[in-house]
Amino acid sequence: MLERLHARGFDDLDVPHLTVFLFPGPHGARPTELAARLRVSKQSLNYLLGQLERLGYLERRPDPDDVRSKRVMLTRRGVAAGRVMRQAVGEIEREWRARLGAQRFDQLRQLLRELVEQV
Amino acid sequence: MLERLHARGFDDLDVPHLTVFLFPGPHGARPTELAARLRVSKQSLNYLLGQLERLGYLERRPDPDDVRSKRVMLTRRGVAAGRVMRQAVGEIEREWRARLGAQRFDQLRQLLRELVEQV
DNA sequence: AGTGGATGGTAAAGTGGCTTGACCATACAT
DNA sequence: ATGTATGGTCAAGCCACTTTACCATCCACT
Repeated sequence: MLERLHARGFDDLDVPHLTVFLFPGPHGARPTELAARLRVSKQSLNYLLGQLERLGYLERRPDPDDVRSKRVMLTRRGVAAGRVMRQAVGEIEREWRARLGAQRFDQLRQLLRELVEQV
Repeated sequence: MLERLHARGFDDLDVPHLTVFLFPGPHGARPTELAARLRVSKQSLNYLLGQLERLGYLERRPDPDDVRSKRVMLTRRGVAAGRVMRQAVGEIEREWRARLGAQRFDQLRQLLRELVEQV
């Protein structure tokens, strides 16, 4: 994933940043809410948001509904990075599908899904 | 894995220590050789070995064949920890087998094995 | 036999993501 | 109006790890 991002111009991203983009992504979320969803501390997330803001992937804008709060807004670059990540997932899935065969790949997905369910 | 180790008295182990025990374990190996196998730097491995030695899981003894070199020797406690790790793997596999059914569990294993082959 | 590069190991400083602790401002329930 | 909850941030410290720099020994080659 990171290799593909770097190859396509997003070479200032690093592994920890990827968590922020985990489905469905940070756009529109409030930092505290996002931290809870990603199971990291508010401070840790804030640190990553600071980096991503400095790198131009997102902005922290005031929340119109709550003066204390912020809203994460992806920039054009941030949206582009998210798109590349989803493309990369698609590519890797196609590779694996080619290696295992379509039917067996679907089996793999299904088996993993069952294992992940209600851990 | 870590939960089970902690529950069985090895509660001074932490995630990074587990790499050192990766199959087939550190017993008899030289630090540099082990570092290469685990794909970590010599210094990083040495740091972990230092901790594990201090905690009583292993000792670094002089290598009879090379004065420069050392040999990692698991203590009784180290061997016991390794045994618990293998037991834990067995238990988790049995759980998953029960959840998926024996045949489908074997399929999962086989599919994952194919994906891991020659990455 | 001597020499120079390779190898095994370690110390020390620095890096970076993260946690803990403390704090301020605003919201909201009573 | 007041006390507690919530959203956010700063600062210090932690810890696994990297980088840099060494020293000692081994070994191939002349």
